[in-house]
Amino acid sequence: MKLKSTVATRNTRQKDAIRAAFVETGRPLSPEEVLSYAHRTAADVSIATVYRNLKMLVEEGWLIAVQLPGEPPRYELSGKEHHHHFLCDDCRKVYELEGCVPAIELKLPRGFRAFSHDLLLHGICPACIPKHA
Amino acid sequence: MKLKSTVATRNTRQKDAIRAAFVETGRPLSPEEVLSYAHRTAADVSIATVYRNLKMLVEEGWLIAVQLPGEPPRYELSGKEHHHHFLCDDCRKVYELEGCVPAIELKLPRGFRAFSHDLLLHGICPACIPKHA
DNA sequence: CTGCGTGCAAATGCTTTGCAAAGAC
DNA sequence: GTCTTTGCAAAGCATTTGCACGCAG
Repeated sequence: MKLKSTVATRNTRQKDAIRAAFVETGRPLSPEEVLSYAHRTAADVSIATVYRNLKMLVEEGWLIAVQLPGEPPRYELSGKEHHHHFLCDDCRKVYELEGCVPAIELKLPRGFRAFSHDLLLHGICPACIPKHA
Repeated sequence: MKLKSTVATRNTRQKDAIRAAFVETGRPLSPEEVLSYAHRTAADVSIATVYRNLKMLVEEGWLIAVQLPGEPPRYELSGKEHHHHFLCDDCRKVYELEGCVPAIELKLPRGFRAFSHDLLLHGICPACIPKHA
């Protein structure tokens, strides 16, 4: 019955750098974005390690995967309440938005039963608006 | 200046089978779904041909790509007005929904500018509800 | 020390592409 | 007959995994 009693997971320079990326940026990140941020503090992190750690952090409940239409997956800190996202069509950065539209139960044909929904807003983020002046 | 004056595209058994899949099912289809339907009338269609034709049909404006979070792309007949989709969490089929939620402009932080949105409802479709009784 | 975590490279799985042969017109 | 389209197999990409070594505890 091998209980993973104590440690089981070790702290490594790479793992710390990966966690720090989320804490410091405060927004959903793609694997490639995580790699870029992690490189700042741990120059030798490999993309394989990023993928492995993202998966582990999701399994242990520290992160959740954020799927967006036509985009590579992003990951964000878990534990937040229901919210949606904003994708900048220029720089491709994703931001979290508070709240949700009210009557989301739009005309559902008879016989269908909806349990949840995903909403994504597209546009330009503050950092990119100058480029489109 | 090679004008593609006349023909340029030829009608083939495979292409007809692919177009028929959309006309007959009336819902967004993934490449694999298209392949399955096409096999009914053209037993030897290859997946490469499906991908090539989907791309061509999008380029000539007959189809549009429908991207959904965490899902392979679907394709649907173009020319419809603004609408959203429903994904059955059981059979993975996608359906088109009419209309849109009204005040979609939820709390957007200052400095952001939104131009469009994507909405997907998740649930169970009529065909799958019996399985969940 | 022990063995988990890492980098590298090979292996996937989905989609695209090169090429010779089949087929549309 | 000419030139597009197809099927097959190889090539691409993003992501996952096997393996031997390095490092945390």
